Amino acid sequence: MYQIKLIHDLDLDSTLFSGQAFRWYKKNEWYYGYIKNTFIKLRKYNNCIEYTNSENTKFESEIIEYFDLNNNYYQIFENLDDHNAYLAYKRFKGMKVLNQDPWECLISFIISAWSNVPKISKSINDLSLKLGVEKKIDTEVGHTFPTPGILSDLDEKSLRNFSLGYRAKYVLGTSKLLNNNLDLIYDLFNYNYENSLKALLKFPGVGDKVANCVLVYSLKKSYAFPVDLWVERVLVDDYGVNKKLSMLKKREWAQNHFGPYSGIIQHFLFHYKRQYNH
DNA sequence: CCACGGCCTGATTC
DNA sequence: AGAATCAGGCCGT
Repeated sequence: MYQIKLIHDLDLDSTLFSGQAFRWYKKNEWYYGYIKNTFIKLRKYNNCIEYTNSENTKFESEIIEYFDLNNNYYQIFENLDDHNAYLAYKRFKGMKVLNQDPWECLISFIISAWSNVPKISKSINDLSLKLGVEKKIDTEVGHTFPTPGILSDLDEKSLRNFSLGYRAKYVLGTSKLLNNNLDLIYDLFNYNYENSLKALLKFPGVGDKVANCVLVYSLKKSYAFPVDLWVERVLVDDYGVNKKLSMLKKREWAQNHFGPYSGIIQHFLFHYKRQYNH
């Protein structure tokens, strides 16, 4: 068991169960999930994260990166001068925007299109269970997310067995593009926002919303701003944005309004709206 | 560029 | 009951 001392607030519940990641679960006070291909178990204890993982390795820098622990969110919202956003921040203080693995993140959000969280989780977990590599922490068994090679060996019909519906061919198409060529997305770490957005839009099943999710939740593009149904409601209801504007225009309005940390602010607004404004 | 209809599926609603 | 409705959108026309 290892420990990491926390320098900023961290709230694991809102971070892991706010719809940005789909595979974490909680059992007897411990949270289980994956960082890249490592199965990991952790909890907050005093002012530390206590963790262990399937490889029995020290994993500190990976956890700090994954949970965005060095980023000072207070500063972001303090400098914003936006009452509504500040309320959302205060309500979910300690929520973090994760830095997930781009490959799993891309497939997850392709699957998320016009769906809901339980169904998305089920598909991704089923894919992993059937096609991933088994990992263990003590007696707890997990499975890594399948590689592009594994997924592209399937056909559309067998992918549909994972409740993917019409998204099956998008998952297959994207997997094929990335098979033996994962750099197509990992290289985007080095691209700017506009260029990585353009690159992501070339994958089947990826439109403006999904691409912006992948950019903010895995590729460290904090300017990205996914506009989904909930965020659209935020913009229209709470910021007076014209409902008739296209999604693209709404996104651009928001990025112009919220600035370089639009993506992080978006996640708080999204979660806040979902919790309180059904 | 923008508007519109179709689309898998499982849970919920009436 | 069994049919409508709804849910983190994308794609083709």
